[in-house]
Amino acid sequence: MELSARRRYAEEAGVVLAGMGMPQAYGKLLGWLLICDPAAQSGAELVAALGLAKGSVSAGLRTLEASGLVRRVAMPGRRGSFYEMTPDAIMRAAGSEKFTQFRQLMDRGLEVVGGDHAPGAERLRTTRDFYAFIETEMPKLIQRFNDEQRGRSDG
Amino acid sequence: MELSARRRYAEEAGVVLAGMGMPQAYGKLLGWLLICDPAAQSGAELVAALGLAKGSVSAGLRTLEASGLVRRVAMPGRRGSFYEMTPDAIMRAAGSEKFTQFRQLMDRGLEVVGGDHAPGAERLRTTRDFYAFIETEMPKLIQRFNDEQRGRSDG
DNA sequence: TTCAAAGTTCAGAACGTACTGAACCTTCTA
DNA sequence: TAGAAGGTTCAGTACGTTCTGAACTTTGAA
Repeated sequence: MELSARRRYAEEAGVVLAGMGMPQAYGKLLGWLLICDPAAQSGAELVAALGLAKGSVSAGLRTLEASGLVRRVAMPGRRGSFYEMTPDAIMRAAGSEKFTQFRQLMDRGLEVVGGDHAPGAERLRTTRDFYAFIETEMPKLIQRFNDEQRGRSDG
Repeated sequence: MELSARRRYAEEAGVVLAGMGMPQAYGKLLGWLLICDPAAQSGAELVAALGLAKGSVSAGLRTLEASGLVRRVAMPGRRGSFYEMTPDAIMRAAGSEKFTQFRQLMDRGLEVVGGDHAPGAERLRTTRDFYAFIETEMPKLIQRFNDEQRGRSDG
């Protein structure tokens, strides 16, 4: 079986994303949706393109949709839903959820040791401060990126 | 068996970190090293504190050391190595490796579709540009954090 | 209202990987 | 230089998770 370059790319994306803790099948879906033509694909098309079971595609799309990376779109005159990457998919992926989770873990740790000023709390405090910093700065960074993009296309 | 609050915290960190794709045992080690007293612990102490096998602790410390999150320190008058969190552990954890990996994946995708200006390349291009942006901005952000910290302790 | 296509659910198989524990090597002290 | 503590390696097990595939429900066109 000969795989097209695009299909091979989807496989590659699956491997990379799997290495980051995401199920490989979801990585393949994402990779394919990044590169496929047309941009919006039906479930059946995804099944055919990626050689995955219907169940896997269904579960994968649900998850990706829930996390805001993929959205459903309707195609007039055609049955069922179509799926495409959301325009802001990447920014969600870089989103600050993990930073928040870390910051909360550090806050919990500070409770355990007895507050910000307890002996030995420096490690936790610096870490907490850092993640809190990133947590607030990342959205600004994303804003700045959007502004620069807009400026580029307008000017 | 009654677990101390600190020990329970290490378990909690294990769960959280495992949820992000890191082996639970390594998360426990990190959690413990964030909160333990004294800050530097011997391998045997870690085995005892966390109820892990020697082999797991050895492998975990190697990995954490390799990624710069933990470092070995010598304790005068005591055998073997001791391990503690590096002061800049968190910044390494927030490091741009994943952003770089993503950016490279997008560059590969652009090759597949035929370059930045090929039809349908917008998705890949925007994504690539975004990660490239974060890739360069994150180090600056870390720098700014460090400056603010320094200013706080100096002033 | 009927029928086919689309989509969901779920049990089990298949797979990979973390963790253990025992054997082994290394290093340091006495 | 002997012996003990520290540290590493590795094969096997145990565990969890992904993925499949079949049965089922839902949707929408004619």
